Amino acid sequence: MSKKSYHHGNLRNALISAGVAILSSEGASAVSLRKVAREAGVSHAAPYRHFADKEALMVAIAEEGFHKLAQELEKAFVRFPTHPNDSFGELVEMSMVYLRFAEKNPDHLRVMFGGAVDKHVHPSLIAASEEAFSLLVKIIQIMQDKKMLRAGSADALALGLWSMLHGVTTLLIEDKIPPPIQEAHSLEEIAQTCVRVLYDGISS
Amino acid sequence: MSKKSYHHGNLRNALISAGVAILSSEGASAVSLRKVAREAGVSHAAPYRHFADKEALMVAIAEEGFHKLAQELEKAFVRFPTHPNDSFGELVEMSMVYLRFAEKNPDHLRVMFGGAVDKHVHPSLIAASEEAFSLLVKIIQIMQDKKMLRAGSADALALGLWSMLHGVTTLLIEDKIPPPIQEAHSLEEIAQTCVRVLYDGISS
DNA sequence: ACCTGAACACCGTTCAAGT
DNA sequence: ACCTGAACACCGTTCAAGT
Repeated sequence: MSKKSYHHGNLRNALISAGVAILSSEGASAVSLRKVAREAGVSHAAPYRHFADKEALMVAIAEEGFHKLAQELEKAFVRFPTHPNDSFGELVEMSMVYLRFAEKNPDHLRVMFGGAVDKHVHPSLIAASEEAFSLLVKIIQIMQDKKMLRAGSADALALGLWSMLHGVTTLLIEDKIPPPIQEAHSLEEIAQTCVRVLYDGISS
Repeated sequence: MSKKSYHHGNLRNALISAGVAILSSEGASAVSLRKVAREAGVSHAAPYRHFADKEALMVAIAEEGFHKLAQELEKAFVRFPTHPNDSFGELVEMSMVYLRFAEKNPDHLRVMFGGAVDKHVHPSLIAASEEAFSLLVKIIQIMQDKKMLRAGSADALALGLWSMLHGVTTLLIEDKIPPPIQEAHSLEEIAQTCVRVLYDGISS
């Protein structure tokens, strides 16, 4: 912890923070190893002491995002139940956590999900995303126990909820919610529409 | 149409094709304006006669993808009904079109949805994605007319279906379907699980 | 109109060399 | 062990110049 052990006590974290900062201010395409190094005050070759290549840095940034998302979900989870006897409202509550995270950090979400990274090379990334997913499973199980949701495989229900949530979130940040719906509704109304469909089902 | 009017009758299309080819063989990060130009046999500055910048080329590639997806959905649409008196089977049928497209062209799908492009600068991209979405709306309306699905806003049901479909597809190509589910199930089984949840709903 | 070649500022990555 | 500086091959973009 000398004032300057070369340059940092913890360069790795400094590089990740710099990356996240550039990501949210200038977008994913602006994140470069050289700029991140510059921001952290080291030479452009220094990051290679901590990351095998640029992809490894992006994976670390993605992991950071999953931890943050899991944290937000966790916060909502400990507040449960926010809407006693209103399981629909409860689901919307959780969904809004996801949607608000995406609204605030669209580029971070893109890195988290748009990676095209090999899971065998970066197993920790999968683990980070499971951290968030498992919270969805947990809350669904609790709601099933309280008869607030129908019985059935919690894994299946959670996959359905996560898919729907992730889908609508992606469409939102990429501006691909079709105009008839997009123009007439707020973020929360769109969430309600989607969750409502999932909640009620579509069979006749 | 002289054998060689400089180099091409239609350089623009040649550049898009080259881009799509590189995309599917080497991934999104390998697509560069210079390589695309090389592949098409022109100088690295020639593409700027047809595209304002690299983003414009990527948008054209994304549009191409939406048209191809819409075509596949259209083909499934004209075959309707494939499963008479089985609305669940019919929905899985449509879903598999989407999932198979993603399985065959994961990188193309990433470009289609991972863009971060301004819709005001590229309105045609939104139009292309609506082309695919409108087919989902159409088939839902028809199934509602035949009482194969419950009544309600077809736009809302279609948004729900598209979100779910898009979500599970993204999770699949990014290898982010949580392991307990991923390992035990085929592509079709995962589609069935998701559509089943959407079909039956999750309310108690 | 359409294309070229040189030029500029930027990258990712490697590697011998320094402390 | 950790970092630097030079070097290499590649980009995106611009622009005067050619046909």
